[in-house]
Amino acid sequence: MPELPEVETIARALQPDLIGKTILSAEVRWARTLATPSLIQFKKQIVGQKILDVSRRAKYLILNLEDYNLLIHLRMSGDLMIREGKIIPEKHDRLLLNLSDHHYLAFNDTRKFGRVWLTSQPEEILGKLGPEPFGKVFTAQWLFENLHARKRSLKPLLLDQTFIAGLGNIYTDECLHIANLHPLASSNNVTKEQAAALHKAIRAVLKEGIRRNGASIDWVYRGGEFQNYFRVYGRDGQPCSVCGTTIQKLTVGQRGTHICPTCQPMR
DNA sequence: AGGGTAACCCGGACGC
DNA sequence: TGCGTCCGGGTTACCC
Repeated sequence: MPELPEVETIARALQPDLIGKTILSAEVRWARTLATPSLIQFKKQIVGQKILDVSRRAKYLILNLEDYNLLIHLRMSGDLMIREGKIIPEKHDRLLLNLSDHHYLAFNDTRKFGRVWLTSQPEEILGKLGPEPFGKVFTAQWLFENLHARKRSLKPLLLDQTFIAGLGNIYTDECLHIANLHPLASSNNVTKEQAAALHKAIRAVLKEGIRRNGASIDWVYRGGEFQNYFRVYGRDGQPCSVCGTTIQKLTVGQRGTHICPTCQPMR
């Protein structure tokens, strides 16, 4: 489900339910959900930890505990929910954390791609990530310089979390359309003006996603409404809202990619 | 360095 | 209705 806006929405929603609560017990129902450490170590370390804060870095949710950070990556189909009362596992629940207020946190993940890390060294995992799209480092000038430092197709580069952190398939297609850039255009050929437009588009589309509480696609995720405002994503065969040209779907780096061939010429 | 591909998983959609 | 195939919000390893 989640790209940056969806993770941001989940983090905000969970804050009042988690901050200040203590983790009383943990139930792991799919062992591979734990990226680290071992099951025995995990339970030993997490039980008794109070949740001090809930935040986000790129697509990672961060539960700041007293002695550790619990990093949660939802990957394709993960979701987090608070449920009341005694633990009653539902289908696809992978990790359950019993809280001190008669609620529990359920990590539900149909496709089993999601992972959690319990670590006192979160930078080992988060340190490889590129800048936050809303952070100080990410300026139009930074983008221009770093696009030219590489020679890669724009879309795979924007999806590369070590280049810029937080964009996924949907928001990448959307921001390339807004910036009138073709996903296969080479990064080192982007002009200063195009880089500025792309920078603006990235921030605008992520902001819009957050404002609409993320996008709800297929059966995964709930609550968001950004899917009703997609410009190109999933709209192949329909007219471009800017120029009326039929939106096309192509494959770029194994990913379904949606463009308006008029607005995003390959030059 | 950059690209292509397969893999990890499951369920929904679609074609026959 | 049933069965086979394709598809995918993400990321990594590996190969050329």
